[in-house]
This record gives sequence, C-alpha cells and structure tokens, in this order.
Amino acid sequence: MTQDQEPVRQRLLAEATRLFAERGFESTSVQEIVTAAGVTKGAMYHYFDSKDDLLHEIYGRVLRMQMERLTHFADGPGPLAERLHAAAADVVRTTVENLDDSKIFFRSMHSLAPDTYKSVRAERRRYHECFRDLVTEGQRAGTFRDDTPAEIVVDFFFGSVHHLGTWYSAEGPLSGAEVGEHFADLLLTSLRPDRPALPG
Amino acid sequence: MTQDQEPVRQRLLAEATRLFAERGFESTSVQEIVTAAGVTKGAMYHYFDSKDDLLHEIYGRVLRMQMERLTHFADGPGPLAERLHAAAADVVRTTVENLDDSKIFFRSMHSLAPDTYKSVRAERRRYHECFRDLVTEGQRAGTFRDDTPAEIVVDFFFGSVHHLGTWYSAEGPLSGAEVGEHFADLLLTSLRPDRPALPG
Amino acid sequence: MTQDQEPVRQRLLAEATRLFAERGFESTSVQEIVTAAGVTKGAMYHYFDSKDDLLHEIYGRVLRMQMERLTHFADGPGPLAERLHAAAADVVRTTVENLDDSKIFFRSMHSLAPDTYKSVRAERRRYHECFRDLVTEGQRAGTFRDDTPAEIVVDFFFGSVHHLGTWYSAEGPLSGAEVGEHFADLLLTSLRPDRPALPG
Amino acid sequence: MTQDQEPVRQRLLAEATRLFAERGFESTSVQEIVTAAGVTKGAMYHYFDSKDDLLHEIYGRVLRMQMERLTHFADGPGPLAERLHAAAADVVRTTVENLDDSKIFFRSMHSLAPDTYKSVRAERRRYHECFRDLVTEGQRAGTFRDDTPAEIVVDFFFGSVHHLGTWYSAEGPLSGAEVGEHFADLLLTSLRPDRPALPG
DNA sequence: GATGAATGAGCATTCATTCAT
DNA sequence: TATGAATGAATGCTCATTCAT
Repeated sequence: MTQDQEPVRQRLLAEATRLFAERGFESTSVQEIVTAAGVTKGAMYHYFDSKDDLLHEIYGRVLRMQMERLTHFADGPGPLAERLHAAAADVVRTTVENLDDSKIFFRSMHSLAPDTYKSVRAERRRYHECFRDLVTEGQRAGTFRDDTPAEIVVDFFFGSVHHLGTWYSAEGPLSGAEVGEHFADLLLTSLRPDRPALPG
Repeated sequence: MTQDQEPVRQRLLAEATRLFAERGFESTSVQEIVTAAGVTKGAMYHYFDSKDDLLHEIYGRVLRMQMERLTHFADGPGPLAERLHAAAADVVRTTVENLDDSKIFFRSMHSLAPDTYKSVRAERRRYHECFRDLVTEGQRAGTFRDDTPAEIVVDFFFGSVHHLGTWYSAEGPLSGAEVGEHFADLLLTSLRPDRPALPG
Repeated sequence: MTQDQEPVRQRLLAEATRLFAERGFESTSVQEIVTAAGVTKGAMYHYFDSKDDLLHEIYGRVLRMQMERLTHFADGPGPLAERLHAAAADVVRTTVENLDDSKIFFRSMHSLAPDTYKSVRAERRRYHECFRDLVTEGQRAGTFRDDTPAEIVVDFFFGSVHHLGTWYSAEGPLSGAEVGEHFADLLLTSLRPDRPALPG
Repeated sequence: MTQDQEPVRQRLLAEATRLFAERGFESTSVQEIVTAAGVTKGAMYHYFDSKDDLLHEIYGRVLRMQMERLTHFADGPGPLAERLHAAAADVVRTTVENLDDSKIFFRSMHSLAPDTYKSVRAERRRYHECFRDLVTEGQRAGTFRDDTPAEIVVDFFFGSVHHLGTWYSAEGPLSGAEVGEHFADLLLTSLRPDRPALPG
C-alpha cells in the first residue's frame, strides 16, 4: 500500500521521463504520455498542473539527488584528491544510471517557464560551485595545477558528463562505473601540477 | 554578385539559425523565421523544401566546416602532440565563434528526419574517428597514456566542447581562443603517459 | 435551527450567485463555486443536481420574491397612481438590494435548460402582466394616457429596471430608494394624459 | 469585386454575430462559427486573432455606428426637444434593425479582454454623455424638468433601449420605428417640467 | 453526508504546408 | 520568383459529472 500509494502519478512521471528523453519535450504530446501510462488526460491534469509541471518535477528530482550525492562525497573523509575522484566517478555512474534524466536536462531546459528555468539554473550553479570549491581547495594546497581556472576545469568536466546521454549505451563495452573511473582519472590527471610537455 | 547571389536564402538561414538557437527548433515557427528575414512564407518554400530542410542545411554547414578544419590540422606539419593541441584549441575557438550552431546541434538533432539524422550521425562519427586516430597514433607511439581508451578520451573532450553553448558567453572574462588553450592544455595533460599521483 | 438548517446549501447558493454575477454562468466553474463555499464537489452534487440546478434555484428565489412584493403593492390600499408609484419604486429598491440576482437574470437566462427557460419566461410574463394591468386600469379610468400601449410602457419601465445592474453602484451618489423614487416619478410623469409639447 | 473583396471575413462576422446573439459568446464554439460560415478554423484565424477579436470587431462596428448617428441628430437643426426626440427614436429604430448586435452588447461584455472592455465602456460613456448633454441643455433652458438628474434620465432611457433585445420581435405588432416613436414620446413626456399629478 | 480520483468529450488555438495567382 | 489565403490535423487544456469509498 505504501509504495504504490500513487501509482498513477508515478507511472505518469516515469513515462513522461522516458518519452521526453526519447523524443524531446516539445515533440511529446500529453496524449502520448497518458496513453503510455494507461490513463486519461483528466487524470494527468488531476495530478499535475500542466505539461510543464511534469517537466519541472523531473528536474527537481534530478537536482535533489545529484546535490545530495555530491555533498556526501565532498564532506566525506579522506584526502582531497580522493574525494574529488570519488565524486567525479559517482556523478558519471549516477548519470549513466539515470540517462533519461540526463538527456532531458539540457535538451529541454529552455522549455521550462522562465521562473522555473531561473531556479533550475541557480540550483545547477550551486552544484557547480560546490564541485569547483574542491578544485580550488586543491589548487591552494598545491595538489592541483592552478594555471587553469577552477571554473574552466569544472565546465570542462561537466561538459563531458552532460554529454554522456548522446553517446553512452548500456549495450556498449563499458559499464557506467568503468566510464566513471576513466573520466575521474582523466580529470585528476589533467589537474596534476606539472605542465604538459608541449613543444614550444 | 557571387557572395550575395541569394541574399534571401542566406538571410533565411541566418535568422533560422539565430531563432533555433534561441528557442529551439520546435518552438520556432516558420512564420517567425520569415518575419525575421523580412520575407513571406512562399519565399521560404521557394528556397527550402521544408522547415526540416532549413535545419538540415544548418547541420551540413557546420559539419562541412568542422571537418575541413580538423583535416587541415590533422594533416598539418609538426609533432603529433602539437597538431592535436592545435586541432583541439581550434575546434573550441570555432565553436565559440559559431555558438548558435553549437546550441542547435545537439538540442535539435532528434528533430531531423530519420535519414538526415542517420547521415548527420555518420558524418559526426567520421569526425570523431579522425580525431580519435590522432589519439590512437600518440598512444601507439608512447606519447600518450594508453590505459584510457582513445574513444573515451574523444568523448570526454567533445562533451566539453559541445557544452560550451550552455555556459560560454562573449561577455565573460575569457575569449574563445583562451578557452581553447585551456581546454587543449587540459586534454594534453590528461593524456600524459604517467599515472596521476593519487593516494592509495 | 430553522434558518441555518442547511448552511452548506445556503453557502453554495450565495457564492454561486456572487460568482455568476461577477463573471457569468459559463465562465464560472463548479470548482470555483465549491472552493469559494469551502466545500468539495461531492457536497455540491449532494445538494444540487447540476450546475444548471444551482442557476435554476437562483431564478426561483428572485421570481418568488418579486412576485410577492408586486402583489402586495398592487393589491394594497390607496389610489391607483399611488400604488403603481409604490410598486415601481419598490422593484427598483429591491433590485438594487439584490443587484447580483439582477445581473444574472438576463445575462444567463439562455443557459437554462429549455424547460426551465420556458417556465422562467412564463413566470416573468405573469409578473409583467400584473404590472401592466395596473397601467391598463389607469388608462381605462383616464388617469393615464392611453395613446401608448400599456405593454410598451411596461417594457419601457422594466428595461430601465433590468439595466440597473450595468450601471448602479452602491458607491455612487444615490441610494436604491432614491433611484426608485426618480424612476417611479419618471414613469408616472410619462403616463400623464396630456401630450408632450412637441413642435409639429 | 469591390463589395465581396473579403467575403470570408464578412461571412465570419455575420455568422458570429448571429450565433453570439442566439446562444451567447461563451456557448458558441469557434467550430460552430466556421461551420456556419462554410470555412475552416484556419481561415478564421487567418482573419482574426482570436474568438475574442471577433467579438471585439462586433463591438467596434456597433459603437462606431451609434455614435455617428447620435452626433448627426445632436448637431442637427431644429429645437432641442425635437432633436432629442429624433435621436431617441432613431436609436430605438437602429437597435431594432440590428437586434443581434444589441443582444450581444450587454450579455457578452464581460467576455472581452480587460483592455477591450475598458475601451468599450469608455466609448459607451462618451455616447451617454453626449446624450446626457442634450438633456442638461434642456434643463438649463427650462424646457425639461430638472428635479431628476440628467444622468438618471439617460440611464432610465437607455435601460429601455438596451432591453429591446429581450422582448422585441419582428413578428410582433409594432415596427421598430413605431416603438421608437413610443419610447421617444415617453422620454419627452417624462421630461415635461411640471410635476406629475400624484396624490399627496 | 461527503470525498476526491478519474473520466471523456469538448474547447480555443497553432502551425507546417499547399496552391491559385 | 513570390504572395497570402486557406487547410486540416494536432496540441495543451478545461470541466461538469460520476462513483467507489
């Protein structure tokens, strides 16, 4: 009884997530969502204010989850480099595990109502800042190179993470955890304090 | 005469690019495009088969340009690391210079007709393979670490490049060329053969 | 106990009256009515058969009240002109006191079910006929001019009364009783047997 | 060619007027209008911005016409009482001739967008003021009684006019011109300077 | 008595596209 | 070349009403 208390609402969210990821927010009709969820439009509008509200809920779920996990790793024990590596590997793994959410995130952001858009951007910024602070801390301590702005490093890394949705496939050779290790290794390596041996 | 042979066609493409980047393909109506270009719908349908065709043309332009530039750097003179660095910095710079194209690329890909979609994916794959071959070549020569698959390195790097559109601003502190240098440095550093000094 | 026997029912009628007057029958949703009354839809459908039924009840209340008052004045003592003046002033005063009912009456009449519509029209006609009989009586007695059909006089006067809802405001300079005196004076004056001093 | 230049637009306006008068603005669907006019919805939205716009056009047409006619009579030659009588009879006659417009006017006013609503009210007020000035002028000159405010006289008279739509029928015994004469007579009589012969 | 989840038909509106001119 | 009237299918959404509880 407890877990399927609102089966209709949950089913709607699940199908909406799947469809928005598959064909985009604008190209998914409310009719398709409710048909997939096996209910009528009226039921959807009983639980959600609008199609936008459905999208809004999806964003909220993603943002909450990611922030919680990052905080957990950032505030954890162990050396800084290890914590950053763990956080980086984790965000890749969880992104892969919720690839539909990730596909939706950037592709459909502009479909949010202006206010929701702003609040999502702000929440995202807080997330990035939290991650950036780890880099800055390492730069101050001399653990990481500081000739590349921490901001750029974060944008560099999260660009990679956010694009997982465009190429990662569960049928491919690597698991999410494996990609996470690789990405985290690349990040940490690129932060090593000595300059690359570039000619010139 | 040669360059403004078809000013209407060019104006339509330019305004479509701007609008698709601003509000997305699905949320831009043909009416908005033709109004912005100062022509009528009939004119648009004279030069383009459909709204999809307009999008298709934009993709073609981007793909052609990027492939040309990559080939130029890949086939150029100098040591491999230098060529890869130059190509990496260049794709960032040109992406920033054509940020609208970049914003459209991934957000609107799913709006292409299935066949066009496939051909764009194929062309994109060729581009990535060309870039990847540079990495593989360096890994074989021992210039680059080989414990991370070249494929992953390329996906890692291009994720960063493709996400420039979500954060880069011409009003920000860094020029496209500067971001290009930073990104190329990060890429080359992450490819250095020795392992990162991770504890444990 | 007697008067607040059905407080929910009364509250629903009161809020429905207010809302129908404010935005019209069609533009008021059942949800708005029940929210305003602080109950649920189920409660409304317990007391009323339908949204139409709610409207029907409002009409019934108005018609009953107005007919009662008119009968009282028509059958009262005193000279005819005096009784007509009193009845005319009274209908203005009570209309102003129940201005919401008046606003609803003509604006929403066409929303009644055909049978209800007919019965309301019939009741209204009886009311007009009762009023008209006073005029006819005065015309026969020579108290009132008879070159204007009594029917027209009644329509003339009640047009004015029914339109009070479009302009009368409690915040204005005149009370309902004052407007009633003026209207009754105008009516009685216009019925004076001698012709107006029109040129030609 | 000249008179049926926009037959579709005119047909849409004509059918909309008829249907709005018959069942009210809210109860008339766009589909019913376009079906009646023999076109498709797309055609309607080519000529009008919205269903509201259709209503707006109807109001504009009525307001323009009535103001023109009133001005013509008010500024005409002849004694004041005669001009007022002519204007009063004319507004009744033209109201009867365009009874559908009249039915729509008050019943659907609240369906106009707030700004349109305000502008219609303002235009209506100007019309009433113009009429009222004629009454005031006569009161100053002693032609009309002045113990009833001119404002009240105008509201009294136009209430009657605006309610023609609820009872007048072309099949009835009186023509519009005849009703106009009666109404104008009643108005002028009620303005005669001597008090009605009321008992007491 | 009363709830509120769910229905299903209907609504105004949008829009890519066509085609006679 | 280019116009713009017209199409028709689809879209997001509303709402009076029902019914199991």
